[in-house]
Amino acid sequence: MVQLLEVIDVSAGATCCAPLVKEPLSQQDAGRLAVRLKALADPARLRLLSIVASSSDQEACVCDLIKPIGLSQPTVSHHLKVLTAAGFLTRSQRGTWAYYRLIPEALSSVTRMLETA
Amino acid sequence: MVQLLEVIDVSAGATCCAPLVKEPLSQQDAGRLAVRLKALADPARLRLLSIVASSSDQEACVCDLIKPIGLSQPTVSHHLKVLTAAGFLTRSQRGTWAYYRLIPEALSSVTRMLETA
DNA sequence: TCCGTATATCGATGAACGTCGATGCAAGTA
DNA sequence: TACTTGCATCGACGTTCATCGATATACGGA
Repeated sequence: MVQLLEVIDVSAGATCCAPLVKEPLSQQDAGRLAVRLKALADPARLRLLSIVASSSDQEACVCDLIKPIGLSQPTVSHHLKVLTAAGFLTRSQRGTWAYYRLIPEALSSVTRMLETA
Repeated sequence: MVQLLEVIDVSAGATCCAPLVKEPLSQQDAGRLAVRLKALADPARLRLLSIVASSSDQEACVCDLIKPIGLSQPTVSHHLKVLTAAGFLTRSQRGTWAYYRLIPEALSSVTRMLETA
């Protein structure tokens, strides 16, 4: 099984593949897509993504995320790491604070493969 | 944590929610979306979905799926059950065979919530 | 009615996951 | 330098998951 924190070749997501409903997915493509979906498939991570994306400047620091999420700081930190490793967020440190930002193309590169039309 | 085989209110998927990037997801909506994404977040299940969707008549029986997937029959059966419980497939029995078919709106109701635009 | 075939369910096993408290580490401040 | 604050990492714990072999069930044919 593919691990959640395994490093992902993010560029592969953008260039990859026909929609899943058009032709059978190769084992490799299925694995790559599954890793990214698995990173999304958690309520806390979906909410983190959502809060970051809808923040002003589409950016948020960890300190702003802990309270709304309602989980411990280490747990929030862990989820942010997963989302970053999967290519959905970028991290930038400014002073003591760490700011996370949504990578614009990240979500659509996933949805493109799930399109029905 | 929400379990993978918990029964899902499929109708909720169709009517639900603004895109995740527009406004913060409620805890409940995040949970519902996570369950469906979790059902998708497995290589074997993605390939099953893919094979079913790209079959003639967009339908396939279990016997046609076991060999291409390369897993045991009970495991394939399990994955099909998960996908069906999550509202992605329907099952219809004809004689000894069980045919699975993609529910047309199922995937797009998920992708709609992940849209960036 | 008995047999073979197709599929589902059961029970077990090992791996992965989400979560937390404790701790480490940097950067700013007095 | 010492203290504080923000965040990441570590180690542990209980839960969930993917997978399998064995078994149950249901159907069609001889």
